[in-house]
Amino acid sequence: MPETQNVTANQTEQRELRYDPQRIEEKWSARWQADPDLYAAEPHDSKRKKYYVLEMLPYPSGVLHIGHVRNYSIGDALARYMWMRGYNVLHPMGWDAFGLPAENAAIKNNVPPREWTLHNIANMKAQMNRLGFAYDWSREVTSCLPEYYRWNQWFFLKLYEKGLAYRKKSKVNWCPECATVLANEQVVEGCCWRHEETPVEQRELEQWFVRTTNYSDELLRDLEKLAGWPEKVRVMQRNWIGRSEGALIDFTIDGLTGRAGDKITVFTTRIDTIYGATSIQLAPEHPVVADLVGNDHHLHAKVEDLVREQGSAREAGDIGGIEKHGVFTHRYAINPFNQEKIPIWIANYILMDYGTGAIMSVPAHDERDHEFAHKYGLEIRVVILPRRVGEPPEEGKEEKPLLPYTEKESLLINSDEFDGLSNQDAIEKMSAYAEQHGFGKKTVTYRLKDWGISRQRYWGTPIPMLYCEKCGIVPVPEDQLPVLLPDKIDITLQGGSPLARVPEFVNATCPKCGGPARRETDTMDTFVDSSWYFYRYTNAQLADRPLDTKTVEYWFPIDQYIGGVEHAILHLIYSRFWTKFMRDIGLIHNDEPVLRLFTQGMVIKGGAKMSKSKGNIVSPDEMVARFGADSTRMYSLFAAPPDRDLDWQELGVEGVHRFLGRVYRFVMRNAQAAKTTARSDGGPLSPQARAIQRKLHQTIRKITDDFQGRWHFNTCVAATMEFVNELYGVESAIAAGNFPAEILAEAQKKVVLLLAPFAPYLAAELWEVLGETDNLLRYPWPDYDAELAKEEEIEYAVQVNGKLRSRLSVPADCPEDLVLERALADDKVRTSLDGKQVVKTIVVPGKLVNVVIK
RNA sequence: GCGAAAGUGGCGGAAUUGGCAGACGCACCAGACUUAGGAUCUGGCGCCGCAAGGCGUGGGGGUUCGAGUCCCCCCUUUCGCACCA
Repeated sequence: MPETQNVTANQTEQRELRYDPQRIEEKWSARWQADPDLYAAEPHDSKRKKYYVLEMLPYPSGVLHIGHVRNYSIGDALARYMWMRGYNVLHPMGWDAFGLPAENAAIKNNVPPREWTLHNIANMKAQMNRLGFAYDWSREVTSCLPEYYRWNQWFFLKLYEKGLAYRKKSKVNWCPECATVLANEQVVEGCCWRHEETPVEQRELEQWFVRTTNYSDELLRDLEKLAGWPEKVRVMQRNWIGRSEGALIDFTIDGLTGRAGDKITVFTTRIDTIYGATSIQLAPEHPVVADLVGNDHHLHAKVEDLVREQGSAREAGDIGGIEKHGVFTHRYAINPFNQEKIPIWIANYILMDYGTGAIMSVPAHDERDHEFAHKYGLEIRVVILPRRVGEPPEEGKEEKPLLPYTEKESLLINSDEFDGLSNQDAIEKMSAYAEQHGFGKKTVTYRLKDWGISRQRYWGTPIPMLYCEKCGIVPVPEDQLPVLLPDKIDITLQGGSPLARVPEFVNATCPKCGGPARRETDTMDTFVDSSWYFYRYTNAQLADRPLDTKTVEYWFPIDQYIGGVEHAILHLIYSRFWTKFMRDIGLIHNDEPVLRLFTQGMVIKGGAKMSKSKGNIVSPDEMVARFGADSTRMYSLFAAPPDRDLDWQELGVEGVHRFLGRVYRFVMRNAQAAKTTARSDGGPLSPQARAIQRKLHQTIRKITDDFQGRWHFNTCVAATMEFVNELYGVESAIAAGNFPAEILAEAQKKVVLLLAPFAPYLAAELWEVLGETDNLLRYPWPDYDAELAKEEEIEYAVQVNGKLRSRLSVPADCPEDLVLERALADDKVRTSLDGKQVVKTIVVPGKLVNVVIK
């Protein structure tokens, strides 16, 4: 019988020592949620230094995916760490809640978009809480609620007032799948960014645009200030803005002089090559083409072909791969510099939406023009040589014109009075010449276009505009905001804006004349919502203004923004624009919203992007159910550095779970020992205790360095593991009462603190087990003592001719010459020397000795 | 085509300034404990070799006492840009 009792006692003990994340995490999750102020930031008059850490807000699709978990785990670790460092941390969360999926769900399941969205939000919020993310929910922002979107409307009115919102009929990108217009930024390789297989069509529509191009130059220039952004993102934005300096030059069409439309204006960055221009090339859709073609049916058909070729290449996303085709118009243009008549062609590689849609073709100095001229037998005339001004040609060196031509070494020829200039000088002089004579001027073009924000969809912010028969376009007066989105509505994906079919919405009164007016039935691009949401977090309850200037001044710029690189252009360029606009209407004072940006890598599985079709989706819920939130989160930080792609392996999560179990069991077994066993007698510590103390301080140093310096959370976790392994090595000494209590107590307490940013639930539980009652997040991050971290013995590597031959353990303060002496006396070293001559010796203090022999 | 990043055991990854390659984890192997349990604890684990030793960071060259790290050439992968005039 006693035996049975023993077994039972043993089992009970086993059960108590089992790490049960579900029990621990549910207990703390409930406590945390019962305390809404737990993660609340202090107001902006706080004495603490502020730290604003932000993860990109999610679209409430229904469930969190594992990429979200990684994103939020990084942000949460940072927020917790900064709290422990004593900062006043702002760490909010919200919902990018407008958008098409809600409408699709409405069609499919017959649920109102609002209901579907709010239901998803509740679900995802519960997931976030289960994962233990420390958000200040009192600042939650939900973009589909009128309290938020009324300010989108307010901003729109301000944009309109400043002439930055305008209505224009133009060719726009149309996704047939979404049944709406897309911004240029939302077209990826000719296809919709949401439907990567669906080619975007071009449609002629009347649309609202926002004048982002007013800020082209500043958006470009200020990229220089963003030192805390990944270079990659800055390059992408720079390319997207696409600034290009050049000149506009008018070529008169021969035979049309004096008539309206007698000119073709070309854009060139290389005015210095204008004497080498041997043709004009027009985009097939250039407005002058119709005139030039006239009644020539044959020519007309050919132009149609060119339009089609360009269109299909564009849809295929491969404009660059198009085979160059063109057609001669039988008309000529006059080069204003030398009065030369050059043929006018229409070519499929000329784009109407860049520059003026017309170029001067210089085959000798442009690769594309060369290809085209070669194909059609057009003249190739060299006007620049690769030689410095004033230098004679090099003997025997063939002076080939360069393709493509760049270089500082450049000398103009065949260019009348400009002969002998360098190309830089020529650009200056020729631009001035053109300007003086009234046929040209310097200019700057951008690839960046104005932002088309109209969407023919229901689930978005209504654009607060009215159309009155008498008064025309009339803005909704501010005091009538918000223009509410009607609730009950029949949604289909056909027939344009769903709101247009809701008479109660459409029919309104003109605020100017009191007569009947129609409401604008398009809604805003959802990127409007995300362009300024992070300002709203600073005071989400504010009822009479979008934000409070003083409060924003305290919190901005965002100290650390974390999200996927896929937003490098869209969201991050729109929100930079929005910030500059808000500044210019005096609402805020900062020029840029984000000080430091971090783009985390993707989570992949089996080397491939996760997708439903591949069936390799990892469910966060399943991970939490099997291993707990702490293990799931910590694994996402441990498996790879945060900027790299992470290949998700469940066995890895299990490994982290096992480690957290080791920590749990150690503390459970030894928390008591730290109180009951004897402290050291004040004399020198035992080597074992000293080793633990040293390793602890080294670990704190390593984790602190890696955390703030490099963001290598994986090595932070690894260092903690190493230290815990060391603790296990002295456990028998602890059990035997041979380990000083104060060292044990310090070790346990600090391990828990070091774990707090990564595994907050376990840290909270063990903090309580250790008898601590303070809020862990307000407890200071542990300091290390450099003296205590110091090694007393150093192991030198001893090399002979760079090859490792032996190791040598010496006291840390051992002088170099003594280290060398002992190295040379080493048995293995002497064997390797074998009577050969020592040529040189190198001692790297604290590291190695290298003996060079011959 | 242009630009950027990356390439290290069976796998994920360490190596911060040119100084002991492979920390930490996974997988695997062995042992201990055990009502056999996918629990826990301990140890081993780059490759070849019985060993001594040799080889080893995509490939080839170079600089250096010493190279994963610096330089040159090449290969592969990922990302971005791509008739932007």
